[in-house]
Amino acid sequence: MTPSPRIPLSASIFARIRDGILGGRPAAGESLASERALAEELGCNRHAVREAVKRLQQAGLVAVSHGGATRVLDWRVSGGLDLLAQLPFTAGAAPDPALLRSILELRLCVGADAARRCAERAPAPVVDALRAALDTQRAADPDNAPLRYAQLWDHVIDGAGNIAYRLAYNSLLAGLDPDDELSRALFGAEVRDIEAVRELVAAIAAGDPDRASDAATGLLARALQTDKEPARG
Amino acid sequence: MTPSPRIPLSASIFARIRDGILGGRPAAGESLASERALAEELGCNRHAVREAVKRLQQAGLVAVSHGGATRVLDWRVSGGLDLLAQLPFTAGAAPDPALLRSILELRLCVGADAARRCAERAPAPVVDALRAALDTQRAADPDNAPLRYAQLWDHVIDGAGNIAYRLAYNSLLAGLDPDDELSRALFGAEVRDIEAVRELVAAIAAGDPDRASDAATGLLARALQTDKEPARG
DNA sequence: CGGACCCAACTGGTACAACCAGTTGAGTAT
DNA sequence: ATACTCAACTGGTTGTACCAGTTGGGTCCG
Repeated sequence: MTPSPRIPLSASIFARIRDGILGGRPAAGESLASERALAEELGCNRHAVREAVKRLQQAGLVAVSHGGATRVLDWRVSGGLDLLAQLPFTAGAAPDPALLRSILELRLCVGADAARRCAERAPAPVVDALRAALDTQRAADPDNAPLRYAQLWDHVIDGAGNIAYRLAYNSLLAGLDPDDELSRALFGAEVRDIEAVRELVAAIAAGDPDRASDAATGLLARALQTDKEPARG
Repeated sequence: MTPSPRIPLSASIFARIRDGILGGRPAAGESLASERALAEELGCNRHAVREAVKRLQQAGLVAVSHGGATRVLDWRVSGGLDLLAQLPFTAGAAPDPALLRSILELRLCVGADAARRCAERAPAPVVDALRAALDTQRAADPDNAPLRYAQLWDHVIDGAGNIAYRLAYNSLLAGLDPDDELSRALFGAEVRDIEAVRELVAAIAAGDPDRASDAATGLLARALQTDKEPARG
């Protein structure tokens, strides 16, 4: 009955090595321990280590070479945006302010431009979906508000007609839990400001890119201000 | 599988299944063939398939569940920006115009904002590095110009002091070969326009965010125009 | 007949053992 | 001092067996 809470062994190995690398334990340029050594050290089979290393490789954290040692790469150079969700962030402990600001700035940058592009093209189905989402958000109880707000942005991203924006948006959201306390603190203001959301939708429906961009910027910039002044009365 | 000399077997399996999924062969929601079936079908060992599936899982293309079948996900929903480099693009054949435009638009969006942020903070070492890169670019022979131009942008991204921008930039570049014919056609104009680059560097050095953003936009928008009018005499 | 239960046949997850195939570096022969 | 050789690494691949969940059909009971 209970949905399997069991995480695969290779996943925990991946997480362990990843955290070490992100923490600089095997520094960039150094060599990762051999698969056999890691397997023995962790008391598991080599295949589990291999699967984990394959994921590390894909994430751009290490470079493997047949016959030679697998070297640790500088993740700031070779890592992709998907690493954002991997960076120490989820645990309530110590959300790095610089990292948080980085994420929020990118969200602002991409979100505002997505709103602009969405207003430029403004496909009718998306406009309809936005209006519907807006109506449901206004009528919704506060508990579901974040979810509906997220769905609204989903439509904006789709309306931009840009697959790269969509994927970047996915990467940004991958590390965020909507029900997280931090998320509520950061995005609560924009979730509740229905009038600002209404202005965004209206701008997109009107096909006014500049207005849509401004509206989106106004909405998305709040989290950055919240970040600067976390608990101002 | 075909005896590929250099690339690991699991990599070719990964590529094969990935291409199938991106082509909709196992459509989203459907089940991927079992590991044992894939291993037999591809004439290889199950471990190789497992390593490939692990990568597919990390890329957000499939969801594996112990005991159940691994389901194919909608990559537009669950895929990260790293998928951009995986999308059928590198091969000279048929660079999807919409995909190309998506990439160039995101590059423009992030690049312009990175230039803005870089001008806002304008750390002295980065400004020095930018000036040095500019000088070397002016003196460089045309063959090395693209490389030096890319390094210049590297410094701009670093100067923005935003790790998310850096990772997004990495993801964008992952699928692009600087020496590719397509890249030359797209970016040749901005690489050669040293005066525009000079203006960008000057704006950043002056700590003028709006000016830097405008300069970056002017530079990066050219590829989009090139895209629209591929071969205008 | 309808529902709860059980079990066989899947699925992925892990393990051990062995071997192939490149790389590396110490040691040797020149 | 240089060039070559080769043993001892490294990752890459294979095979098999078993564990651990999920699923669906069949059975048994109400």
